[in-house]
Amino acid sequence: MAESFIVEARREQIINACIDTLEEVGYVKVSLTKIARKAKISTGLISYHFSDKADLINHTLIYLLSNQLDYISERVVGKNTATEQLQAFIEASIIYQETHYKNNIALIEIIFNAQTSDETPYYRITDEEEEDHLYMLLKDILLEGKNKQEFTQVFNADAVATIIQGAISESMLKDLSKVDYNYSHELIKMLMSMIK
Amino acid sequence: MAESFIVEARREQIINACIDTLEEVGYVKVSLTKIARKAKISTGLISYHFSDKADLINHTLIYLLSNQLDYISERVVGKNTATEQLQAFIEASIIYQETHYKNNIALIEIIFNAQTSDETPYYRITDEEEEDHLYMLLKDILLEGKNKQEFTQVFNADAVATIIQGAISESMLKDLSKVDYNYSHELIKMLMSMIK
DNA sequence: TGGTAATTTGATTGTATAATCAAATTACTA
DNA sequence: TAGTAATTTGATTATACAATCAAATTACCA
Repeated sequence: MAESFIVEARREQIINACIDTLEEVGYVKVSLTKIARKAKISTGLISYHFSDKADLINHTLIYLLSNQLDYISERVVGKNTATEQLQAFIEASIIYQETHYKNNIALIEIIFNAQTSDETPYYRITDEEEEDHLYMLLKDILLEGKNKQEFTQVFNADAVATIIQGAISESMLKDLSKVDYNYSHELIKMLMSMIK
Repeated sequence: MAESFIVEARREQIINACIDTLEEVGYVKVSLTKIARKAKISTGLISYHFSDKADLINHTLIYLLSNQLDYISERVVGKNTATEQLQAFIEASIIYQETHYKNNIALIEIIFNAQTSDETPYYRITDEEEEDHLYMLLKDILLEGKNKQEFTQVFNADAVATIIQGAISESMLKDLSKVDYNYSHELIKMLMSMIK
Protein backbone atom coordinates (compact mmCIF):
# COMPACT_ATOMS: atom_id res chain seq x y z
CA MET A 1 0.00 0.00 0.00
CA ALA A 2 1.23 3.47 -0.84
CA GLU A 3 -0.40 4.89 2.28
CA SER A 4 1.48 2.47 4.45
CA PHE A 5 4.72 3.68 2.91
CA ILE A 6 3.87 7.33 3.58
CA VAL A 7 2.80 6.51 7.11
CA GLU A 8 6.00 4.59 7.79
CA ALA A 9 8.19 7.35 6.38
CA ARG A 10 6.36 9.95 8.45
CA ARG A 11 6.59 7.92 11.61
CA GLU A 12 10.31 7.41 11.11
CA GLN A 13 10.76 11.13 10.42
CA ILE A 14 9.03 11.95 13.70
CA ILE A 15 11.08 9.35 15.59
CA ASN A 16 14.27 10.86 14.21
CA ALA A 17 13.18 14.36 15.20
CA CYS A 18 12.45 12.95 18.64
CA ILE A 19 15.99 11.53 18.87
CA ASP A 20 17.52 14.83 17.74
CA THR A 21 15.47 16.83 20.22
CA LEU A 22 16.24 14.46 23.08
CA GLU A 23 19.93 14.83 22.40
CA GLU A 24 19.68 18.62 22.23
CA VAL A 25 17.49 19.50 25.19
CA GLY A 26 17.14 16.31 27.25
CA TYR A 27 14.07 14.37 28.31
CA VAL A 28 12.86 16.87 30.88
CA LYS A 29 12.57 19.70 28.37
CA VAL A 30 11.44 17.67 25.36
CA SER A 31 7.97 18.63 24.13
CA LEU A 32 5.77 17.78 21.18
CA THR A 33 6.07 21.40 20.07
CA LYS A 34 9.86 21.18 19.93
CA ILE A 35 9.81 17.82 18.16
CA ALA A 36 7.32 19.16 15.62
CA ARG A 37 9.48 22.26 15.04
CA LYS A 38 12.53 20.03 14.51
CA ALA A 39 10.62 17.87 12.01
CA LYS A 40 9.08 20.97 10.38
CA ILE A 41 5.55 19.71 10.81
CA SER A 42 2.62 20.68 13.00
CA THR A 43 2.08 19.32 16.48
CA GLY A 44 -1.24 17.80 15.46
CA LEU A 45 0.51 15.54 13.00
CA ILE A 46 2.43 13.86 15.77
CA SER A 47 -0.83 13.13 17.55
CA TYR A 48 -2.21 11.75 14.29
CA HIS A 49 0.61 9.22 14.00
CA PHE A 50 1.16 8.40 17.67
CA SER A 51 -1.56 7.98 20.26
CA ASP A 52 0.23 10.19 22.75
CA LYS A 53 3.64 11.38 23.88
CA ALA A 54 4.38 8.14 25.76
CA ASP A 55 3.59 6.15 22.61
CA LEU A 56 6.10 8.19 20.62
CA ILE A 57 8.76 7.73 23.27
CA ASN A 58 8.10 4.00 23.34
CA HIS A 59 8.50 3.64 19.61
CA THR A 60 11.66 5.72 19.72
CA LEU A 61 13.06 3.41 22.41
CA ILE A 62 12.27 0.31 20.36
CA TYR A 63 13.90 1.92 17.31
CA LEU A 64 17.07 2.77 19.24
CA LEU A 65 17.38 -0.65 20.87
CA SER A 66 16.94 -2.59 17.64
CA ASN A 67 19.46 -0.34 15.86
CA GLN A 68 22.05 -1.05 18.52
CA LEU A 69 21.33 -4.77 18.63
CA ASP A 70 21.57 -5.08 14.83
CA TYR A 71 24.88 -3.23 14.74
CA ILE A 72 26.48 -5.38 17.40
CA SER A 73 25.11 -8.80 16.44
CA GLU A 74 26.07 -8.25 12.80
CA ARG A 75 29.66 -7.99 13.95
CA VAL A 76 29.50 -11.01 16.26
CA VAL A 77 27.90 -13.62 14.01
CA GLY A 78 30.39 -15.06 11.54
CA LYS A 79 33.15 -15.16 14.11
CA ASN A 80 34.09 -18.77 14.73
CA THR A 81 35.44 -18.92 18.27
CA ALA A 82 33.86 -17.63 21.46
CA THR A 83 37.04 -15.65 22.08
CA GLU A 84 36.65 -13.83 18.77
CA GLN A 85 32.95 -13.33 19.39
CA LEU A 86 33.52 -11.82 22.81
CA GLN A 87 36.18 -9.52 21.41
CA ALA A 88 33.85 -8.47 18.57
CA PHE A 89 31.02 -7.87 21.02
CA ILE A 90 33.08 -5.50 23.14
CA GLU A 91 34.67 -3.68 20.23
CA ALA A 92 31.35 -3.24 18.44
CA SER A 93 29.63 -2.01 21.61
CA ILE A 94 32.24 0.66 22.21
CA ILE A 95 32.55 1.69 18.58
CA TYR A 96 28.77 1.96 18.34
CA GLN A 97 28.81 4.40 21.23
CA GLU A 98 31.44 6.53 19.58
CA THR A 99 29.89 6.52 16.13
CA HIS A 100 26.23 6.78 17.20
CA TYR A 101 26.67 9.35 19.92
CA LYS A 102 23.29 10.99 19.36
CA ASN A 103 21.45 7.68 19.54
CA ASN A 104 23.23 6.79 22.74
CA ILE A 105 22.32 10.03 24.47
CA ALA A 106 18.69 9.65 23.38
CA LEU A 107 18.72 6.07 24.68
CA ILE A 108 20.08 7.13 28.06
CA GLU A 109 17.54 9.95 28.31
CA ILE A 110 14.64 7.60 27.64
CA ILE A 111 15.77 4.70 29.80
CA PHE A 112 16.41 6.90 32.81
CA ASN A 113 13.20 8.89 32.51
CA ALA A 114 10.38 7.13 30.74
CA GLN A 115 7.92 5.25 32.91
CA THR A 116 5.41 2.51 32.22
CA SER A 117 1.70 3.25 32.68
CA ASP A 118 1.95 2.15 36.31
CA GLU A 119 4.69 4.74 36.93
CA THR A 120 7.61 2.29 37.11
CA PRO A 121 10.72 3.81 35.52
CA TYR A 122 12.21 1.66 32.77
CA TYR A 123 15.57 1.45 34.52
CA ARG A 124 13.92 -0.11 37.56
CA ILE A 125 12.33 -2.89 35.58
CA THR A 126 13.94 -6.27 36.22
CA ASP A 127 13.84 -8.05 32.89
CA GLU A 128 11.60 -10.89 33.94
CA GLU A 129 11.18 -12.36 30.50
CA GLU A 130 14.84 -11.97 29.65
CA GLU A 131 14.06 -9.31 27.09
CA ASP A 132 17.51 -7.82 27.17
CA HIS A 133 18.78 -9.26 23.91
CA LEU A 134 22.30 -7.90 24.24
CA TYR A 135 22.62 -9.49 27.66
CA MET A 136 21.43 -12.82 26.28
CA LEU A 137 23.87 -12.64 23.37
CA LEU A 138 26.73 -11.91 25.74
CA LYS A 139 25.82 -14.67 28.15
CA ASP A 140 25.52 -17.17 25.30
CA ILE A 141 29.02 -16.31 24.12
CA LEU A 142 30.38 -16.85 27.61
CA LEU A 143 28.60 -20.19 28.03
CA GLU A 144 29.72 -21.40 24.62
CA GLY A 145 33.31 -20.54 25.45
CA LYS A 146 33.00 -22.54 28.64
CA ASN A 147 31.49 -25.52 26.84
CA LYS A 148 34.15 -25.55 24.17
CA GLN A 149 36.90 -25.26 26.79
CA GLU A 150 38.05 -21.93 25.33
CA PHE A 151 37.45 -20.30 28.69
CA THR A 152 39.01 -22.53 31.28
CA GLN A 153 38.76 -20.42 34.42
CA VAL A 154 35.87 -21.05 36.81
CA PHE A 155 33.40 -18.17 36.57
CA ASN A 156 29.72 -17.36 36.87
CA ALA A 157 28.44 -16.35 33.43
CA ASP A 158 25.72 -14.04 34.79
CA ALA A 159 28.15 -12.20 37.04
CA VAL A 160 30.73 -11.81 34.26
CA ALA A 161 28.07 -10.68 31.77
CA THR A 162 26.96 -8.03 34.25
CA ILE A 163 30.54 -6.89 34.81
CA ILE A 164 31.09 -6.58 31.05
CA GLN A 165 27.85 -4.68 30.50
CA GLY A 166 28.77 -2.34 33.32
CA ALA A 167 32.25 -1.74 31.96
CA ILE A 168 30.75 -0.90 28.56
CA SER A 169 28.05 1.39 29.95
CA GLU A 170 30.55 3.21 32.10
CA SER A 171 32.69 4.05 29.10
CA MET A 172 29.60 5.65 27.54
CA LEU A 173 29.76 8.32 30.22
CA LYS A 174 33.46 9.02 29.81
CA ASP A 175 34.84 10.91 26.88
CA LEU A 176 37.11 8.16 25.60
CA SER A 177 38.66 10.47 23.03
CA LYS A 178 40.23 12.42 25.91
CA VAL A 179 41.91 9.39 27.39
CA ASP A 180 45.46 8.27 26.67
CA TYR A 181 44.81 4.53 26.54
CA ASN A 182 42.66 2.24 24.41
CA TYR A 183 39.79 1.32 26.70
CA SER A 184 38.38 -1.33 24.41
CA HIS A 185 41.79 -2.99 24.20
CA GLU A 186 42.41 -2.80 27.95
CA LEU A 187 38.99 -4.19 28.74
CA ILE A 188 39.46 -7.19 26.45
CA LYS A 189 42.92 -7.86 27.87
CA MET A 190 41.67 -7.74 31.46
CA LEU A 191 38.70 -9.92 30.67
CA MET A 192 40.76 -12.62 29.03
CA SER A 193 42.98 -12.87 32.07
CA MET A 194 39.80 -13.38 34.09
CA ILE A 195 38.22 -16.19 32.12
CA LYS A 196 40.76 -17.82 29.81
CA MET B 1 23.38 31.59 66.08
CA ALA B 2 19.96 30.13 66.80
CA GLU B 3 18.71 31.24 63.41
CA SER B 4 21.47 29.36 61.67
CA PHE B 5 20.39 26.19 63.44
CA ILE B 6 16.76 26.63 62.42
CA VAL B 7 17.77 27.45 58.88
CA GLU B 8 20.02 24.39 58.66
CA ALA B 9 17.33 22.10 60.04
CA ARG B 10 14.77 23.49 57.63
CA ARG B 11 17.09 23.16 54.66
CA GLU B 12 17.84 19.56 55.53
CA GLN B 13 14.14 18.83 55.97
CA ILE B 14 13.46 20.20 52.50
CA ILE B 15 16.36 18.24 51.01
CA ASN B 16 15.01 15.05 52.55
CA ALA B 17 11.54 15.74 51.21
CA CYS B 18 13.17 16.30 47.84
CA ILE B 19 14.89 12.88 48.03
CA ASP B 20 11.64 11.17 49.03
CA THR B 21 9.70 12.83 46.24
CA LEU B 22 12.37 12.03 43.64
CA GLU B 23 12.23 8.39 44.62
CA GLU B 24 8.43 8.34 44.48
CA VAL B 25 7.61 10.18 41.28
CA GLY B 26 10.95 10.65 39.44
CA TYR B 27 12.70 13.78 38.28
CA VAL B 28 10.34 14.54 35.42
CA LYS B 29 7.30 14.78 37.67
CA VAL B 30 8.94 16.33 40.70
CA SER B 31 7.61 19.80 41.52
CA LEU B 32 8.03 22.30 44.32
CA THR B 33 4.36 21.78 45.18
CA LYS B 34 4.88 18.04 45.68
CA ILE B 35 8.06 18.54 47.68
CA ALA B 36 6.31 21.10 49.86
CA ARG B 37 3.37 18.73 50.41
CA LYS B 38 5.78 15.94 51.38
CA ALA B 39 7.54 18.24 53.86
CA LYS B 40 4.21 19.63 55.10
CA ILE B 41 5.22 23.22 54.45
CA SER B 42 4.20 25.86 51.94
CA THR B 43 5.81 26.23 48.53
CA GLY B 44 6.95 29.74 49.35
CA LEU B 45 9.11 28.41 52.15
CA ILE B 46 11.18 26.40 49.71
CA SER B 47 11.79 29.55 47.69
CA TYR B 48 12.77 31.34 50.89
CA HIS B 49 15.49 28.80 51.65
CA PHE B 50 16.65 28.00 48.11
CA SER B 51 17.06 30.53 45.34
CA ASP B 52 15.24 28.33 42.86
CA LYS B 53 14.44 24.75 41.96
CA ALA B 54 17.88 24.15 40.42
CA ASP B 55 19.52 25.37 43.62
CA LEU B 56 17.54 22.86 45.68
CA ILE B 57 18.42 20.03 43.30
CA ASN B 58 22.08 21.02 43.45
CA HIS B 59 22.17 20.97 47.23
CA THR B 60 20.37 17.63 47.23
CA LEU B 61 22.99 16.22 44.87
CA ILE B 62 25.86 17.45 47.06
CA TYR B 63 24.15 15.94 50.10
CA LEU B 64 23.72 12.56 48.40
CA LEU B 65 27.26 12.41 47.07
CA SER B 66 28.89 13.27 50.38
CA ASN B 67 26.73 10.71 52.19
CA GLN B 68 27.85 7.99 49.82
CA LEU B 69 31.51 9.03 49.93
CA ASP B 70 31.51 9.12 53.74
CA TYR B 71 29.95 5.67 53.98
CA ILE B 72 32.43 4.06 51.62
CA SER B 73 35.62 5.80 52.71
CA GLU B 74 34.87 5.08 56.38
CA ARG B 75 35.01 1.39 55.51
CA VAL B 76 38.19 1.65 53.45
CA VAL B 77 40.46 3.62 55.73
CA GLY B 78 41.87 1.49 58.50
CA LYS B 79 42.42 -1.45 56.18
CA ASN B 80 46.13 -2.11 55.92
CA THR B 81 46.69 -3.70 52.53
CA ALA B 82 45.55 -2.51 49.13
CA THR B 83 43.89 -5.89 48.64
CA GLU B 84 41.77 -5.41 51.74
CA GLN B 85 41.03 -1.83 50.79
CA LEU B 86 39.86 -2.80 47.32
CA GLN B 87 37.69 -5.52 48.77
CA ALA B 88 36.21 -3.10 51.32
CA PHE B 89 35.58 -0.52 48.60
CA ILE B 90 33.57 -2.94 46.49
CA GLU B 91 31.66 -4.46 49.37
CA ALA B 92 30.80 -1.07 50.84
CA SER B 93 29.70 0.28 47.45
CA ILE B 94 27.32 -2.58 46.87
CA ILE B 95 26.02 -2.70 50.43
CA TYR B 96 25.41 1.05 50.33
CA GLN B 97 23.23 0.56 47.28
CA GLU B 98 21.20 -2.11 48.99
CA THR B 99 20.79 -0.29 52.28
CA HIS B 100 20.33 3.23 50.92
CA TYR B 101 18.01 2.37 48.08
CA LYS B 102 16.07 5.63 48.20
CA ASN B 103 19.23 7.73 48.12
CA ASN B 104 20.51 5.79 45.16
CA ILE B 105 17.35 6.28 43.13
CA ALA B 106 17.36 9.99 43.91
CA LEU B 107 21.03 10.19 42.91
CA ILE B 108 20.37 8.47 39.59
CA GLU B 109 17.38 10.70 38.91
CA ILE B 110 19.42 13.84 39.50
CA ILE B 111 22.57 12.81 37.66
CA PHE B 112 20.68 11.74 34.57
CA ASN B 113 18.43 14.79 34.47
CA ALA B 114 19.80 17.87 36.10
CA GLN B 115 21.66 20.32 33.90
CA THR B 116 24.13 23.09 34.59
CA SER B 117 23.14 26.68 33.76
CA ASP B 118 24.56 26.23 30.25
CA GLU B 119 22.26 23.25 29.68
CA THR B 120 24.95 20.55 29.93
CA PRO B 121 23.57 17.46 31.67
CA TYR B 122 25.59 16.36 34.68
CA TYR B 123 26.21 12.91 33.24
CA ARG B 124 27.86 14.44 30.18
CA ILE B 125 30.34 16.45 32.22
CA THR B 126 33.88 15.13 31.95
CA ASP B 127 35.36 15.63 35.37
CA GLU B 128 38.07 18.07 34.39
CA GLU B 129 39.22 18.85 37.88
CA GLU B 130 39.04 15.22 38.97
CA GLU B 131 36.14 15.98 41.26
CA ASP B 132 34.93 12.42 41.34
CA HIS B 133 36.19 11.53 44.81
CA LEU B 134 35.16 7.90 44.66
CA TYR B 135 37.06 7.45 41.42
CA MET B 136 40.14 9.03 42.94
CA LEU B 137 39.93 6.81 46.02
CA LEU B 138 39.63 3.73 43.86
CA LYS B 139 42.49 4.70 41.59
CA ASP B 140 44.73 5.44 44.58
CA ILE B 141 44.06 1.98 45.99
CA LEU B 142 45.01 0.39 42.67
CA LEU B 143 48.20 2.44 42.37
CA GLU B 144 49.21 1.70 45.94
CA GLY B 145 48.73 -2.02 45.34
CA LYS B 146 50.93 -1.78 42.30
CA ASN B 147 53.63 0.12 44.18
CA LYS B 148 53.67 -2.31 47.07
CA GLN B 149 53.80 -5.26 44.66
CA GLU B 150 50.50 -6.59 45.97
CA PHE B 151 49.10 -6.41 42.46
CA THR B 152 51.66 -7.96 40.19
CA GLN B 153 49.83 -8.15 36.89
CA VAL B 154 50.40 -5.41 34.31
CA PHE B 155 47.32 -3.19 34.13
CA ASN B 156 46.23 0.37 33.47
CA ALA B 157 44.83 1.83 36.71
CA ASP B 158 42.44 4.20 34.94
CA ALA B 159 41.01 1.46 32.78
CA VAL B 160 40.59 -0.93 35.71
CA ALA B 161 39.04 1.81 37.89
CA THR B 162 36.53 2.48 35.12
CA ILE B 163 35.73 -1.22 34.80
CA ILE B 164 35.15 -1.49 38.55
CA GLN B 165 32.95 1.59 38.68
CA GLY B 166 30.94 0.25 35.77
CA ALA B 167 30.52 -3.15 37.37
CA ILE B 168 29.28 -1.49 40.56
CA SER B 169 26.89 0.89 38.76
CA GLU B 170 25.48 -1.93 36.71
CA SER B 171 24.58 -3.88 39.81
CA MET B 172 22.62 -0.84 40.97
CA LEU B 173 20.19 -1.46 38.11
CA LYS B 174 19.76 -5.16 38.77
CA ASP B 175 17.75 -6.47 41.64
CA LEU B 176 20.57 -8.37 43.33
CA SER B 177 18.18 -9.95 45.81
CA LYS B 178 16.63 -11.89 42.93
CA VAL B 179 19.90 -13.41 41.83
CA ASP B 180 21.25 -16.77 42.96
CA TYR B 181 24.88 -15.77 43.32
CA ASN B 182 26.79 -13.27 45.43
CA TYR B 183 27.66 -10.51 42.99
CA SER B 184 29.99 -8.70 45.35
CA HIS B 185 31.90 -11.90 45.97
CA GLU B 186 32.08 -12.84 42.28
CA LEU B 187 33.25 -9.38 41.31
CA ILE B 188 36.06 -9.39 43.85
CA LYS B 189 37.14 -12.89 42.80
CA MET B 190 37.22 -11.94 39.10
CA LEU B 191 39.07 -8.72 39.82
CA MET B 192 41.78 -10.39 41.83
CA SER B 193 42.47 -12.83 39.00
CA MET B 194 42.88 -9.78 36.76
CA ILE B 195 45.37 -7.81 38.80
CA LYS B 196 47.01 -10.02 41.42
C1' DT C 1 -12.25 14.29 -14.20
C1' DG C 2 -14.76 13.88 -9.83
C1' DG C 3 -15.30 12.17 -5.44
C1' DT C 4 -13.84 9.93 -1.28
C1' DA C 5 -10.47 8.90 2.11
C1' DA C 6 -6.09 9.98 4.09
C1' DT C 7 -3.19 13.38 5.73
C1' DT C 8 -1.99 17.84 7.72
C1' DT C 9 -2.69 22.30 9.84
C1' DG C 10 -2.95 25.57 13.64
C1' DA C 11 -5.96 27.56 16.88
C1' DT C 12 -8.05 26.29 21.19
C1' DT C 13 -8.79 24.13 25.82
C1' DG C 14 -7.67 22.79 30.21
C1' DT C 15 -4.08 21.79 33.34
C1' DA C 16 0.33 22.10 35.79
C1' DT C 17 4.09 24.60 36.78
C1' DA C 18 7.98 28.03 39.07
C1' DA C 19 8.41 32.06 41.03
C1' DT C 20 6.75 36.31 43.47
C1' DC C 21 4.97 38.94 47.17
C1' DA C 22 1.99 41.15 50.51
C1' DA C 23 0.35 39.74 54.69
C1' DA C 24 0.47 36.86 58.88
C1' DT C 25 2.95 34.66 62.30
C1' DT C 26 6.77 33.50 65.17
C1' DA C 27 11.33 34.24 67.41
C1' DC C 28 14.42 37.17 69.47
C1' DT C 29 16.32 41.26 71.91
C1' DA C 30 16.61 45.35 74.68
C1' DT D 1 6.71 43.83 77.67
C1' DA D 2 7.34 46.19 73.22
C1' DG D 3 9.38 46.34 69.02
C1' DT D 4 12.08 44.56 65.29
C1' DA D 5 13.73 40.94 62.40
C1' DA D 6 13.22 36.31 60.76
C1' DT D 7 10.25 32.97 59.15
C1' DT D 8 6.12 31.17 56.91
C1' DT D 9 1.84 31.26 54.37
C1' DG D 10 -1.11 30.96 50.36
C1' DA D 11 -3.01 33.51 46.70
C1' DT D 12 -1.48 35.30 42.36
C1' DT D 13 1.02 35.73 37.87
C1' DA D 14 2.92 34.34 33.82
C1' DT D 15 4.35 30.57 31.16
C1' DA D 16 4.52 26.04 28.97
C1' DC D 17 2.48 22.08 27.93
C1' DA D 18 -0.43 17.71 25.86
C1' DA D 19 -4.24 16.79 23.63
C1' DT D 20 -8.32 17.86 20.67
C1' DC D 21 -10.70 19.08 16.57
C1' DA D 22 -12.82 21.59 12.80
C1' DA D 23 -11.16 22.98 8.61
C1' DA D 24 -7.90 22.75 4.73
C1' DT D 25 -5.14 20.21 1.78
C1' DT D 26 -3.41 16.29 -0.63
C1' DA D 27 -3.42 11.50 -2.54
C1' DC D 28 -5.77 7.98 -4.69
C1' DC D 29 -9.04 5.39 -7.50
C1' DA D 30 -12.93 4.50 -10.66
